Amino acid sequence: MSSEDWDLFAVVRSCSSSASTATLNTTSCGGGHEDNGVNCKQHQDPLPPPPLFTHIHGDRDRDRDKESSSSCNELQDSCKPFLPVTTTTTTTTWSSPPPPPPKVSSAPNVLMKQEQGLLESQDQKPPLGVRVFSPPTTSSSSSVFLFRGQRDPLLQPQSQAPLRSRKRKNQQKRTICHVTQENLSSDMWAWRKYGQKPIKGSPYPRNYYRCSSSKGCLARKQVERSNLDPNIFIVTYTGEHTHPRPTHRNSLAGSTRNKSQHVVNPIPTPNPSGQTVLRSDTVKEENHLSPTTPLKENDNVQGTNGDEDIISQEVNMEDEEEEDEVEGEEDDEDDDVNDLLIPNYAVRDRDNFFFAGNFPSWSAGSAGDGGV
DNA sequence: CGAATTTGACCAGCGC
DNA sequence: GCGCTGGTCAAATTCG
Repeated sequence: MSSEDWDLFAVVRSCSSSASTATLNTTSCGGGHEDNGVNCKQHQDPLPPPPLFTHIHGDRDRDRDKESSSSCNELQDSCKPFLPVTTTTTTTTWSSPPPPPPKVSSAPNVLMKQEQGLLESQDQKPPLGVRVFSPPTTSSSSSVFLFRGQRDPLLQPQSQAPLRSRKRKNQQKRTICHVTQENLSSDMWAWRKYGQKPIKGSPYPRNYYRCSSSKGCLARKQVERSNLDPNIFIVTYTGEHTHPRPTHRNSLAGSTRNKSQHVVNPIPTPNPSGQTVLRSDTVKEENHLSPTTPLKENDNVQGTNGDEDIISQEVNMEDEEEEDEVEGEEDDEDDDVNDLLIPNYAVRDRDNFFFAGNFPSWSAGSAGDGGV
């Protein structure tokens, strides 16, 4: 499949994270809550403030929203600005205790919003290009999350335990970031794709990645395209990294295959530069569902402006412990951020590269059961 | 040849 | 209790 592109970028290999600049109000989401280099922002919904925050497709999304509401703090922590941002106005709203002073705010299109179901953000205006769904709100149960990376004792990697860890989303702590394509690859961690599944209610499949920086790392990442705004990707991080954050992009990070070579159907894809690039799908692709390609045809929604907006939300499910951790992470993150000195240009190149023709396609029904 | 990706199958959580 | 859906595994495939 052309997943290549998608994968590439999705894979997230984190590129850069770089970005150095942090954003003010933004929090960077880190994978696993450590920063992934993605700027997370609380999300702003372009739409009128729904009762819940972001609903991105699917029940689960709903859950997320709910979940997120509780975790403002973490959000803050988790999401720190990373991407190079230019200028922008960020609207940030904190539901709970106001987050620490924004670090830097230079993130241009990055908007942060904490997703809290309840919060505030009603005033917030959605970033351009970012749309939020307002799905039917269902209520879900609030759950308690296991915490970052925390896994069920029983659920250990197969190698260790027979049982797989399948904690439901609700139960795990998750950090959700909304990022633009460009920013997708901005995190330092190396991610390896291990699955893809079509998600009910969403035209786009969800890709599952696990941290490949370290073998036992429990950090996971899910990337899916927003149906509302194809330009926006919803990145959900779960689990914690069990290893130090790479100072530079992981060597593996750059190892993602570049599959863009076989192109079957070029699809115009806007690249970071704003240029439209033809995307190639790989030969295999029959499904070709790249982030750009919806499982269902619904693409009219072409993205918006391609602004690089990143919105992140951290969903936490509470717990002081978590908070504590978060704080710790924060420090970490800060450090990390500092550590991340990757030149923006580097990132940009990469991004361009990725987006420019390598957008992996999502295949529908791919992972697993054929999908749902 | 090693590593990453793809994708079908398995299985657990969740809602009804 | 059942069915649906999502998350993960792992074999096969692809690529560098």
